[in-house]
Amino acid sequence: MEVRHLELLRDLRDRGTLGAVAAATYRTPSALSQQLRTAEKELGVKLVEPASRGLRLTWAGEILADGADDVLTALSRVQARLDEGTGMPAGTVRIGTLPSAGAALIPGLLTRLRESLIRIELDDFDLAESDYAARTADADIVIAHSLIADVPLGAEHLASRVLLREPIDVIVPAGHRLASRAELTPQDVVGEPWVTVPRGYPFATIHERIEAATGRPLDRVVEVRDNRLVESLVEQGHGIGLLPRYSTPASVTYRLVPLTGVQATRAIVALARPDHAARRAVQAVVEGLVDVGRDLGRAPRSESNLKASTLG
Amino acid sequence: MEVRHLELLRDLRDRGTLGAVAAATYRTPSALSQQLRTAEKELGVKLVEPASRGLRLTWAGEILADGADDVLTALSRVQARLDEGTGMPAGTVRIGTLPSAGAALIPGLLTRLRESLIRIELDDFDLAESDYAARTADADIVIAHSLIADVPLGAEHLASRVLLREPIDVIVPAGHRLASRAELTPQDVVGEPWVTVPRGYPFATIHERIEAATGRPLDRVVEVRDNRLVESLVEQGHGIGLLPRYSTPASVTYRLVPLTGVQATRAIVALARPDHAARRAVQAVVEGLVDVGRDLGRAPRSESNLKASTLG
DNA sequence: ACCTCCATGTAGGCAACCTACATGCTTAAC
DNA sequence: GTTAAGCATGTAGGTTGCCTACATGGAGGT
Repeated sequence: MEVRHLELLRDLRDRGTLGAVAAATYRTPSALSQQLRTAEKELGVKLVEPASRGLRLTWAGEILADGADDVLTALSRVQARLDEGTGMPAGTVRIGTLPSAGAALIPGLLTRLRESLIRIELDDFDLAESDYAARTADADIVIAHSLIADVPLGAEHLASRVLLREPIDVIVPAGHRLASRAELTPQDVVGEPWVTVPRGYPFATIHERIEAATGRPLDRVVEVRDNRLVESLVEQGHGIGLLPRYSTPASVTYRLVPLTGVQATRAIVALARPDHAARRAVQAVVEGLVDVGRDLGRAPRSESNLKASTLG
Repeated sequence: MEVRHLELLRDLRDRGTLGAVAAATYRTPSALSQQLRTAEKELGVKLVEPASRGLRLTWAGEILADGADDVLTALSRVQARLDEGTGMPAGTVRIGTLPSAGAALIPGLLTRLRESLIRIELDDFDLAESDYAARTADADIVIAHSLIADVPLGAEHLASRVLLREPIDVIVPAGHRLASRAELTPQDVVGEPWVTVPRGYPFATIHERIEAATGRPLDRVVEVRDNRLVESLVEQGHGIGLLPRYSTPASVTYRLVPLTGVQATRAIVALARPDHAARRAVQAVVEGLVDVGRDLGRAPRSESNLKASTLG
């Protein structure tokens, strides 16, 4: 039973095809195919079977793929204990993040890590909630979010840590009749024209909750994914929308008004594969993110912040 | 961080010298020395340092040796889960045992395993209590004993399972004046000539307890290790001795009389390294041993057993 | 019917691990 | 003080085994 084989099975489970694994590990599919066959010969069990165009793991392959998590985590823990003896945590940590949360968290993180030996590699992507988990194959830490629970869909087997619970506010243009309200109910907003996101995307759940609470469909003027796009569309008077409170820059051209009556918060969560999570540098970065998140939650932007950020 | 290197460090910790590890793994010391150097280069830490004639692990080496236990145990667990899918536990299980307990337990074990696919390889050795633990490097299961606690000295990091609590009786010749007694106290026996074991050996603890309870030294006629030798010396009238109840064959030429007033039992324990203990076949064998031990403790030999065994 | 994607097979290069043998150091024995 | 034994280390060379390059064949999608 060799670790190389376990790792291969796990990667195959996570990435789906030999080609994808080959690309990720800088090898050719041929090499992996040969490894699979030697593993099968050594263990005396079939590990994969053809399935349409590609491969599927057999029950034995699944067992080994699951086992890989345990073994590689144990290995990472040893490395972590070793690193504790040699000094400060060091190395490169790859972070993948949803853009809005990244904008809110990453600058503060880099400030906190300035004195450390840790280097950050950043990637960002805007995905459906359930697709973030898969990115832990490529990144050490994935900053994801969940509209429903504290752990995103598909992240059940990953190490996860809540960084921040962020209210989702209603964004209205500065001069709008609702702009002066302290808070808004679904009844207040259901009749307005809406700038929404496509189904499955971040805040679609809340759009649905508003519709469920009022029994009326929203008037969807346009569907976009990018939060900055929502901002400018709302600014220009094309409708109202939903945006996360802490990761939306303050502005004089629109206002964020809290939404009550439906559950409208998201959990910003750091996800990591257990073996990555065991690395000392990764743990340090997660702690840094937790710190930044705590500060954001404690000191939401005030009016003075607003002036500073729009004028400065 | 490669498993091969972790394993090497662990073996080196357990066996002491490169030569011993080389012999156990069918390689040359040179190969191991090279492996050590590549591991050090790869990790950037010194793992061993010269110490008199041989080597000593550095703190980093100790960390890796400990880590090897975790990683190899995780690997064995994967193998065990895989085996559960393929059928009955199978393979060779190496048992090392102290002779007396082996005599009592192994025959019953082999009977129980007759229908299984498990093959047993047997080794036996008579050691001081604290030396049994080290034998788990060579055997999957070591049957050891402890006069003091339920886990033998030096076996703290091993998987252990109590098989049997066995009274240590006083053996007296058939015609002896104490032979008809139902039980004996330290006062009863302290004045007799004794066939004892050397210091550090199995029952020396009990000899010391008798001396402590009475305040008088024992009259040690002769010191021997082997229980069969004790038997025949007592038989021939050279003194009385101590022998374990279940592993001493019944006979008409001597009698075993319970000793009271001092703690006089030993725990027969199965020891295994965690990674070996995770193997399915090893677990099956341990369960078999527990069964045999339970039966022995439940049905100690009666008079009819005695006749059968001496006559049959 | 064509093209694409995926896995598999073969031949050969290259790196890594091991053996054989020689050397140097340390401790114990004579 | 010299010798011998035990242990680790270094060098050279052979073998194994992992990977790449390239070719083949099957399964879907257009």
